[in-house]
Amino acid sequence: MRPTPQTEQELLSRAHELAGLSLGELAQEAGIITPPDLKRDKGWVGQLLEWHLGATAGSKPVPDFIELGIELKTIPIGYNGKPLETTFVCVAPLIGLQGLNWENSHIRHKLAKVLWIPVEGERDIVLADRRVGSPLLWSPSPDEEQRLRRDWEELMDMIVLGHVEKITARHGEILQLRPKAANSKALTEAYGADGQPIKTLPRGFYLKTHFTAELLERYFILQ
DNA sequence: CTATGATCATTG
DNA sequence: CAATGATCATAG
Repeated sequence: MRPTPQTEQELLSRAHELAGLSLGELAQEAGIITPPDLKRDKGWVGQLLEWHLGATAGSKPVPDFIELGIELKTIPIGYNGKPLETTFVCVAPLIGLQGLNWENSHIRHKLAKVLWIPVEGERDIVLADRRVGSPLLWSPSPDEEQRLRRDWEELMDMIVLGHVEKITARHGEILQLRPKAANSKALTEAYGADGQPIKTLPRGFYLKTHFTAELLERYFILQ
């Protein structure tokens, strides 16, 4: 991969240089073969951009740019300019929740500073021809953080009370809880309704598309 | 198994 | 046709 940027400015200017380029061009520069589609390579776009921007974390549970405290997220955009998919943030803790609060939560730290990179995502555009958009460095506004916190507390309350299996993707205004697993047979431990341990699907926190659409829109309005 | 990176594909 | 629930690849 390319060298790790040492400053926020350097990271941003490098991200701006990628705007307008196609994934095929970026893959060629990186010496990577572009897969026919993303069916078996769902994280390919994200990893390609990591390479070009010099992200360091790999699969470690830390921000992509440790020194800068910045998380990198690619986001697929449709013809209407809006996100085509929800955005996975992190896995939800289901046990050992004593002392856990919003302030010290994994998700708050993950979302503290995010470099969003929109990428054309319509499936009828050949993967190699999809273009990268302009980057957006975002931190939650006070209002956004409050909404995130409200949703997080509602969801975590249900988990603590042993109601994790009653939670659907409809809970939460901007944050949702959904399965995050290899398949439906991968189980992890959680609290049951009687406080007894149960086995259930691992869950992840995802940002709903209407929220990420707001972010991008707010940014473009400011341009 | 959990963490990283997410999108797929069925359904309402 | 958007959204929910399910799934894919890889590293450790």
